[in-house]
Amino acid sequence: MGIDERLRASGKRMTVQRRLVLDALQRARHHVTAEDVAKRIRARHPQIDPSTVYRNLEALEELGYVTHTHFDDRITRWHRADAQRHGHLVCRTCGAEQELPIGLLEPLARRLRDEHGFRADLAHSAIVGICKACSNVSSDQ
Amino acid sequence: MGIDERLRASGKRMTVQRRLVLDALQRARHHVTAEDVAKRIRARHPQIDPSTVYRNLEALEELGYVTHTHFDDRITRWHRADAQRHGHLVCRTCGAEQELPIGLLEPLARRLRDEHGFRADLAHSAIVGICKACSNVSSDQ
DNA sequence: GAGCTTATCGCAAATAGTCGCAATAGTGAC
DNA sequence: GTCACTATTGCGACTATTTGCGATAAGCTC
Repeated sequence: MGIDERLRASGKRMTVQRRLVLDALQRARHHVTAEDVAKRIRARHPQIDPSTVYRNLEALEELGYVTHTHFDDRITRWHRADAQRHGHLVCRTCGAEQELPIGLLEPLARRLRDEHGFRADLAHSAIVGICKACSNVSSDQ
Repeated sequence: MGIDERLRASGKRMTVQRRLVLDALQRARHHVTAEDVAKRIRARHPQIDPSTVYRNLEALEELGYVTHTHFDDRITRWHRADAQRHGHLVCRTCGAEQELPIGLLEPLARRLRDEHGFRADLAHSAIVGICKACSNVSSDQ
């Protein structure tokens, strides 16, 4: 079942705008901000409003086609959901980002499930802290 | 050493505005938004600009007097730093928030430090997922 | 293909927060 | 107490995102 049918099956519709958002995400290698997507689309189709892009990202997320993750300081980044699920580390000093195998986060997820009945999505927010490089700099002096 | 001296020692100054922000946080039991703080202060001192409140929260954080944490709604919440450090769970379905002993997060923090040299601040972002109650509801039907 | 329902759109306004700037006011030195 | 230095303030403009609303157009039925 293609995306068109899946959209319709859930009462949604396939619009030009929706397809453009999807295409932009297909083309983007990594995580992109909603603004990036909007800018890219509006370069060719200036009549498409940014709010439409935001709403479509959300709609496609509901269908499981894309996901978003929160990086430090309220920037949301989007990517296709079929990409390997993974966590993120982000350094609060230099801003460097690093991906993290989801398996590393599993033990905590399991404990939250067992002890609190909470099904955690540990890939949803980046883990912030100080990266190795910045740590070394500050302990040098 | 009191906060006044500590401020001055780091080249900062104690202003009326700064003290009001600090007082508001002392009085607030739990996490409050910057907007809450601003509103509370502006009720009595309308001449104090919200941007001043934001800047003071940041300044006080630099000194280690307050911290902020990100919940799932892109609203930043603040609290005194001397309060027991703790993690947060937030349910993406019902929005319920739950505090978490920091010890539960320690094993992951240690692993990130040992394997990646990354000093993670796991209390900085809430962990989002589905809480026990909402989990039960959706598996009942 | 025409008609109907209602999801989706573009627009304008609101929200949460940030930034540059000129004016003001803490703070240390005398 | 006065002076100089510069951190901090209030203001206004701006960014990123969300929301309400009336207009438009998917996609079903006939």
